[in-house]
Amino acid sequence: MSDSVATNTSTALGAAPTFDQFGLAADILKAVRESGYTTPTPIQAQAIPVVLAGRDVMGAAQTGTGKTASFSLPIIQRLLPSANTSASPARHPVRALMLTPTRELADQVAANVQTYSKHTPLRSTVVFGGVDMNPQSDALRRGVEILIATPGRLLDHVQQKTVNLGQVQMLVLDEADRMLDMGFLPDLQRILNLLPKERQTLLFSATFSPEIKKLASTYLRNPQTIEVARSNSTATNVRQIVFEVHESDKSGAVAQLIRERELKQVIVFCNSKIGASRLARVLEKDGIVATAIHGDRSQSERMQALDAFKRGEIEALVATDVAARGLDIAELPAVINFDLPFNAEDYVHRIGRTGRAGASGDALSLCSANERKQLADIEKLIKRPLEVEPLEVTMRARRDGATSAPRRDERFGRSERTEHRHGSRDEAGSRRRTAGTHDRPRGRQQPIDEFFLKPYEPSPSAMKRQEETVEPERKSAPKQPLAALLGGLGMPRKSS
DNA sequence: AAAAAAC
Repeated sequence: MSDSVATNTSTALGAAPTFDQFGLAADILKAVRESGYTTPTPIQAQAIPVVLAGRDVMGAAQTGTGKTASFSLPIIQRLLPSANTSASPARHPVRALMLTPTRELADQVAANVQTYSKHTPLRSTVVFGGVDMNPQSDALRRGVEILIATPGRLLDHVQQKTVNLGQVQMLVLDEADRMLDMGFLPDLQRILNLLPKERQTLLFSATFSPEIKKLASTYLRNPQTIEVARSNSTATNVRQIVFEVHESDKSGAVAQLIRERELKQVIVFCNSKIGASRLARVLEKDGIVATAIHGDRSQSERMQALDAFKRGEIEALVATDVAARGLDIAELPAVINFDLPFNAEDYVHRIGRTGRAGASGDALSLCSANERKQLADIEKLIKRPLEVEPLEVTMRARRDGATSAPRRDERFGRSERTEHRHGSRDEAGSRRRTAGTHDRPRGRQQPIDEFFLKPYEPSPSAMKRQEETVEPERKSAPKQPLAALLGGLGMPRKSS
């Protein structure tokens, strides 16, 4: 409770802060107003004064808390006094650098910065991989004060000498934990070594792991810690339900949930790229407009998918964890976990796509017998048990192949449910609009509970079947020189 | 185990 400012505007509910209290320039406030924001979020209320004061920040905030504005607005403010209207590129050196782990996130942060700075003379641009370098190089050569980037492409530009980082006064590391997870540490170190030592550094991370603390102690100076929602907790306005389903029923379950709950727009998370593509195809066949977004799709496909989803042209965006963090899609009513993530933290990030900015949302997760470990990990992380209920999948998902763990659970009794899966293709197709919408299976007890209680153990016949049917995995050549990557890990190079 | 990110 650091409320030295708002004493005379306080109400019964306490201070009702406004953006006016921060002393931001009129041109910035105008842009904020035009964006429709009137009241700062908690992270904004805390971070903006600290950033304006020039201090380093170690911020823990869930996405959807208004984090981007919490650093963008004060950075724009601090750059403003020396903003230059000259056309000369030399008058527009990069003075603020913002790094993000994924291309989509970079693009989104850049859009925010663009919005908030539109009435100022400040220029900004974004660079990330997967797209032509030339337009980026042109923009950099024309000069920008604010640069948003993913690390790899930024280093590429550094090498091409299309950008100079020697005058950066402010650095933002957004989703820093994610960047470390993704092996960006060596790249980050290279970039940090190019920056002036005299600078302001803002580090945002979902968690303060030992690795993050080490990064902070190496590169931040006397940072102010700002924590809004306890990390690893989940928003209370997100209703979380776990549905027990057989692995092979998952596609049908997704389609059924979308239909039954009349979900207009939903992100469905899968653990694998192949699984995401397959599920998107299956949903399409079931008449749900779906598109997959993952790292094996081209950048233009990724951007098109996201744009179409934002425009409301797509009902189901089937995604890998490329979309788990940071993406801000307005008023998403629900997310579905087709697979439970291997990493419990990713669960928190995934469900953070719904229930944003105070709206309520549903996080619906499918859990098969072989995912109990992940479920337990998640409950441990969020420190509470999740509501688990059986889901009878009445929709016949056609030729359900959309699973990363094929047929591992065939042994579980499904005799009384197989009838749903034996209809002919046409029959299933003709009833798919209505199937699952009126028979409510909720009350009926299924023997499905049973397999959650027993440790998973494939039957000998299932094992045999798998050996026979599963193709030996093809090992692809390593995509990057691992030794080079390992060289930089864990040991920050001494720079001073 | 899987995903992401520079060419």
